[in-house]
Amino acid sequence: MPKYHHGDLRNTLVAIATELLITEGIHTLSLRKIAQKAGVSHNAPYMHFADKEAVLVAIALEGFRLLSEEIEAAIAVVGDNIRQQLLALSHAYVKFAIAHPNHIQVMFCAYDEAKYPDLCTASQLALHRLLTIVQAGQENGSLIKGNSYEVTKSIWAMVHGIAAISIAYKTSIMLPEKNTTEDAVSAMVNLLFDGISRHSNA
Amino acid sequence: MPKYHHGDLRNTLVAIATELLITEGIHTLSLRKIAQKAGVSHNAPYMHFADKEAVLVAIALEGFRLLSEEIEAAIAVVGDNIRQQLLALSHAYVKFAIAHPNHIQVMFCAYDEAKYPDLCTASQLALHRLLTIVQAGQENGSLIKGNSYEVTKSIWAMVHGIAAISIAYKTSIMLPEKNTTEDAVSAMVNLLFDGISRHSNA
DNA sequence: ACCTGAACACCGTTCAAGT
DNA sequence: ACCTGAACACCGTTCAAGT
Repeated sequence: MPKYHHGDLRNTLVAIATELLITEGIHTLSLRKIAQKAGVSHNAPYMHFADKEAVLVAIALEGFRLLSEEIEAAIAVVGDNIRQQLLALSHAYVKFAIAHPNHIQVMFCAYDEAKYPDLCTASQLALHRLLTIVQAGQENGSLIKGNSYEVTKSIWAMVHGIAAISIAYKTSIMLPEKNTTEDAVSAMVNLLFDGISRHSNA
Repeated sequence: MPKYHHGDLRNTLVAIATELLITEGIHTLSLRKIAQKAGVSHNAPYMHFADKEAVLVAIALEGFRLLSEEIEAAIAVVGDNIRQQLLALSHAYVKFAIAHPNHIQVMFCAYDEAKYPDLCTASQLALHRLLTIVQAGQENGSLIKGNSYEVTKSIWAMVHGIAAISIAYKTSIMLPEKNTTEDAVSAMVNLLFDGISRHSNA
């Protein structure tokens, strides 16, 4: 149906690669299989990507775009309350990671940042929404005044850690069965939120 | 020099695999190369491991043992103060991860936990030290009384998140240049420690 | 029990050649 | 510019065979 062999093979390859990543996992993902699914020869991808790693980086970039979208959507449905916004972002992040474990793995793979500067900016862009919430909280007095980047990074680390451990150990260690994922995440991040809030020890 | 072909090839293979992992990275690690370095045929490893994944799991188990040792050593040199102990553990964890990025990656790789129950218990064992500190803090009144597992997991998540993001984005995002790694880690985890301490808002 | 050699079905990557 | 076919040096895994 689609006409490959001309037009925009690059995006087609990324789309197929992403689909294969999600359905089959990262270990069985191969350039040859991607090319075959796209109906081109096994080395056509080299017209558009330097090597396999470059394809993974393209998938990672797309992943940061998706993550940003889901975070934005989650924040949009809650009110102005800073703590609610931070909770919504946290839930969206962990849910994304658990729903797309292979994608998150490709996004955090220690690529050469000098080789792929776009990936660095993409990850920073995805976290920019968090920074704006933190700064708003500091301005309206609901968060402590300290370095906003430090506060932002601590939240990111906490949320990413929950996601990473949940994926690696299939949520059984990180998230107790009796609670929902949301409840477990809320309980943990609230401990940090208490630390960065003014008037804590409620 | 060493006599393979008899005796304990299994441990030799794990040792060589670990060395290759550290020196060359995970992507170029192959069973055939490990076997060659051990001086055996390329399928001798199958006498001791079901497949390549089983070798990685063995490396991961060793990794948790090493991590536990470094955490224990770091705590041993500080006093009874709970906050100092938590800081020491945090620093040890992040330092280990940054010093052995390939090792940490293999340790958090989403293996089938039904297939490798030992790995699950190893990761829990490594975190048991953290749990005992939290419980001691709750008993002597320096930490809030809540669920000790929840507090423990929140610290683990925070510290693991710092490590994971630092590795993936080469510390440039996570750890500002002007500070030492220790200072940056301290600043972030202290925000959480404020949340889980009694009498916070110092 | 422990190891080997040959074989199979894959890989990523390169390169000369075609349009 | 964009793609192909053949080729190279690798993989993980299996299996019959040797001791």
